[in-house]
Amino acid sequence: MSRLDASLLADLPPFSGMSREALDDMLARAVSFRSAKDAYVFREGEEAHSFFLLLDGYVRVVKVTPDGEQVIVRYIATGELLGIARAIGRDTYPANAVAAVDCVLLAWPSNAWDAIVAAHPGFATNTYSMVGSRLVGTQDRVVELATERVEQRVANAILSLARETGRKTDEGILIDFPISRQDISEMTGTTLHTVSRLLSGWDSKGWIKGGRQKITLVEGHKLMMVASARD
Amino acid sequence: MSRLDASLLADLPPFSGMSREALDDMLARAVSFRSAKDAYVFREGEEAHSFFLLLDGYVRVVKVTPDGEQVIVRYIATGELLGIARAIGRDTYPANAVAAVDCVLLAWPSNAWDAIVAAHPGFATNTYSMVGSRLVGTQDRVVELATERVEQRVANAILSLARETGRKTDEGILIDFPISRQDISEMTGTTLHTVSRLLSGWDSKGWIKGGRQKITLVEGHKLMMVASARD
DNA sequence: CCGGATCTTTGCATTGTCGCAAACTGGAGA
DNA sequence: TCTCCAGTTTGCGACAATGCAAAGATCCGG
Repeated sequence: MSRLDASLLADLPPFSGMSREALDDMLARAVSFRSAKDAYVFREGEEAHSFFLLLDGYVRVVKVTPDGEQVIVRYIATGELLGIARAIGRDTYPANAVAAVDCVLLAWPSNAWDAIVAAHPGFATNTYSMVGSRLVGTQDRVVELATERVEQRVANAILSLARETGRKTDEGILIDFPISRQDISEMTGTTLHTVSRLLSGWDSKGWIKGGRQKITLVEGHKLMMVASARD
Repeated sequence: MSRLDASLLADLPPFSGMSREALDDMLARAVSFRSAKDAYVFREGEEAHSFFLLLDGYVRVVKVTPDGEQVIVRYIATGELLGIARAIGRDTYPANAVAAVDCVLLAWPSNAWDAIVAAHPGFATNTYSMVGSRLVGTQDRVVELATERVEQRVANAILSLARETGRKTDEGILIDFPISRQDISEMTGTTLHTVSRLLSGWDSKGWIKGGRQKITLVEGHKLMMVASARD
């Protein structure tokens, strides 16, 4: 296990407001490990032995339907918690978590949850706020899927990915991890074909710049027009 | 304010495992009130002054899109909590809550949340499990909207309503509150026309029995076939 | 540097679902 | 009891999005 310093955690939302000593205590209870691209961090239905902090990289949270279709529930970015099943009274993970790139994570045993919460109430509060935001965000996604057309949903997906994980380049805002047309379709409930048609359309208009598993947002406001167009 | 007895709460999930004294204390902090059918319990964006327990009736949680379309996020049944924004670190309600029938509720001031949680850790645990179930349930709904066809979604909606709020009659399982075709369409992301077509089809096959703001499930297993049909 | 696997693009036929319009119906209130 | 209105049903034309198929581009591993 590598040597980790509390300053790594200090600026991350889950630990905001916590003292240096508290961070040291949290770190002392954790184990760090790496996950190679495309490896599973955990699987749906598996006993929730641990919860995790993503120290570096991106993780995809994926559900699979009975007939094998995949749906991307969310992307976890660096600094976020994942797999906190025990915190919400579940003893199995409700979805699969797959490393989108090579990742570094911290793991705590789930059965330490109660002790950690007792020792660090601020951490508990932060975690429950995060669960709340995810609930509200997921509800917004239901509204989006229920009312918007594919074109708008795809535009929105790209805009949020760019906002949350975008890295500035000289061409525009590049989504920071490999993402295929198929991935976008699994986020928006459509097919890779439709996504490809939309993206190449926007590409030829110069609004985005596409590439193999790569999307750069060039004219964000144009996509925002698409996303909110009433028809 | 009417006289309320702790035994009213004892069997409800949010209070499971709590002592009689604890229930008395919870009750002492609460105010009960009535909400007429179609009245708002709270509105989206409003400051979350209170959180609620539904003592009797049904409440619809609804979001409205920028162009006025409604989406029913969930139904709250008797015995469930609602409006617990403060518990998840929000200070405004994220959606509207409308009484689907005449309702009786209990209200606690949101700023008492911390004290209540400190005094009754079991209540906190129960609440966070409930938030977790709602998150998981909402995620399942995203998967459903992203992968299933309208027919399957409508079948699923009726099956869950019957399961969660159904009342046995001699004709079958009757959904316990007035529910229109429009309501079903707002739950499933489609139009009232399509819902009407589907329901009258199933009605003529004898699988359900429709009526004005009324649906009775007659042959549940037939609808389950529809809900899971791969094509 | 060269396959071969993976990802992307594009054309065309098909269809599930919508949108609009109009008629129908049951129940609450006068 | 009658009337009116909200809710429901149904037909038909339109179209967004899919499904299928095949070609093209890009990258990785040997």
